Amino acid sequence: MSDRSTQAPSQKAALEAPLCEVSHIHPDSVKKAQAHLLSTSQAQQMAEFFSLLADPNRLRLLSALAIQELCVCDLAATLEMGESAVSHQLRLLRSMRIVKYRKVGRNAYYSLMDQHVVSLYQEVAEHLKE
Amino acid sequence: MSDRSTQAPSQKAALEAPLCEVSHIHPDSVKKAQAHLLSTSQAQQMAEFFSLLADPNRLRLLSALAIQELCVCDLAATLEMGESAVSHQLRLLRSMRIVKYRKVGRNAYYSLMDQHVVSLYQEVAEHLKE
DNA sequence: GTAATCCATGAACATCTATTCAGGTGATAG
DNA sequence: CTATCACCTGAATAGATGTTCATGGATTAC
Repeated sequence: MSDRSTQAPSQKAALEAPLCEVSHIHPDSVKKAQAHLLSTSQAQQMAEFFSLLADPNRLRLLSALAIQELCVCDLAATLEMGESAVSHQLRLLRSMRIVKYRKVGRNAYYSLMDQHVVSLYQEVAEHLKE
Repeated sequence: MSDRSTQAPSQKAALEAPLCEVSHIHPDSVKKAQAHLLSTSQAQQMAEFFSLLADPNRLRLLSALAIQELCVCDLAATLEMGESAVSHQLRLLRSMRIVKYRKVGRNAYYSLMDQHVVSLYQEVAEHLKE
């Protein structure tokens, strides 16, 4: 029964309000929220960090490195994935200072930069048990 | 104490290695690492959780909700993004039990399920200050 | 009743991501 | 010296992700 005339959104209200010409918002709440809001750059930076932990294989890499130092081929054997894929992921983790490595002969032994990341994902592990 | 004797690869390794026919790995290290390794399902679950925190807009949504309860249109005005985009992101956060909402009239007021997530990203914020 | 508002949802689209493949570097063995 | 090994890197592919657009339901205002 709905025979509403599906009108196209014309430019009837687009006079001078670029973004905030919204309707029944609560200005006080918005203002208060904006005051405590994360800045764009900070949010971007944090999102990049969380992105590194947002991959199963990288998490398993970190869980292996949490126990002991390991070289690339051992990590590849442990996770049953290609050495190239492992190397790519370790490169990402290196760029965010999450892991470090030392070269011994032709092997590259990787280890965690600090235990901070481990305690972080252990918190999440507990949170997910609920 | 490093027992890294380069053992001669006899034919016994080819018996139980279906796809792990790799070269000079350190079997003791691999075995030890695999014992403490995150399971695939657990890693997958944790990765999904971190993925929700791996987006700038979602982090800003959470930082706004950390202060007070807010409806969708206020969140959209606060972050200066479309209501549809906000609704989509809130749906994701709901699916992981990070936020909850209650309906009052035609408004949907969202809030954090608990403060756990806030302390989590505050830890990361401190980590990134270094 | 009709019209407008708030929100949710699905599709389409552009963008980012992870693995594989191929080639390249440096160290070691013969 | 050449050959092999451990690892790195860049390109290319398939897959996942986030926003916009269009639509529909539910509630409120007129």
